Amino acid sequence: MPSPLQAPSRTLELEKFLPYRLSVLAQLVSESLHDLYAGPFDLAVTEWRVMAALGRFAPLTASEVGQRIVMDKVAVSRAVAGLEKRGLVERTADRADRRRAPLRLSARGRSVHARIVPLALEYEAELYGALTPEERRQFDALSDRLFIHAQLLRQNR
Amino acid sequence: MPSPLQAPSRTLELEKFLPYRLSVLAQLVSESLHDLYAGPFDLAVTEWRVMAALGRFAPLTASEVGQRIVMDKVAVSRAVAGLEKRGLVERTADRADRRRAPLRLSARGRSVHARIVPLALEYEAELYGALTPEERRQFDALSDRLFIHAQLLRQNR
DNA sequence: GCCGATTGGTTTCAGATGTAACTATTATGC
DNA sequence: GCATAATAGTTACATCTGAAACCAATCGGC
Repeated sequence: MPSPLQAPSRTLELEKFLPYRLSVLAQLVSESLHDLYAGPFDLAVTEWRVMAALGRFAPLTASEVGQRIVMDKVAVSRAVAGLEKRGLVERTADRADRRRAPLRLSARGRSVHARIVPLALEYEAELYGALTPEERRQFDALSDRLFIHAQLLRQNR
Repeated sequence: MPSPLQAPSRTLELEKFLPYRLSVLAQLVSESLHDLYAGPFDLAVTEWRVMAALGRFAPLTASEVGQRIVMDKVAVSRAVAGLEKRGLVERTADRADRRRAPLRLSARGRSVHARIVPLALEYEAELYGALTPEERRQFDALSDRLFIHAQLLRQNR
């Protein structure tokens, strides 16, 4: 007969439930970071992510951006439209394949990018201040494994 | 003079950036779970969370629900409206304070709740399958500390 | 008791997001 | 070469979300 200690919990305590906890943590962190750059630069989260991708890997087409930052092409298209309107991103022409529109940061875009990166890294460093360097490595490794595993679970449905 | 090893990274690699990683992980997990109960029960994430809160702590008023599950009152109001329309949640009257509307699951609501809980716990268990029991405890503890710390950082602005 | 402030909750409006349809261009099979 | 399929990206529509305005009921000071 199963001992009570072995029986899995049949009640769901939301505040201990992993999917819920991840969601609340991620949202708090994302909003906190957004507060830092939204005021001075008036960027949406999606827009900032596109800029971050282009800041590192330009030129990229819209769909390449999407692959890098896990954003669907519609979201990328809209973010790019906003960034282009404000002169932060430039669209170039690919003469070999005219469907594609390689993107890169404009001079202004690079300037904004260069000012946000330190803000973002500083916030991340403050956040990691909750953990020792060793714990930080642990957390990174464990969350990575959760992510890989979640992807596997999702595929096998 | 600072050694290169001590210098903090001045480039932002999105795929290693904690806020970004948390966001992508949380979204993947949340969507995977949603897939499990959305098909059979047609519940939005917010609706399921309200049901989970009421399943454990009913009766609760709308604002008490909001406090427990970190959802603003507008979102709670809308989720409750949808649940009530489908007969999953009942609104009772508080005769001492007629502004308040204590909520509880209906019989149907309890039945749906009782069928979703095992699905959710099973998914969580599969997800935790990526980690050993010891690692799982570590991850829970570390993510908790990140959360507390993120809240502190946010207040001190 | 009465008036202004507070609280519980809903509605409204504007912006964000996802799905599907659409346009334009390039690749493929025959 | 031409018809069909596939790909890059945008547009349209329907839904979701958040902020602020709003209504109703209660509290607090006097």
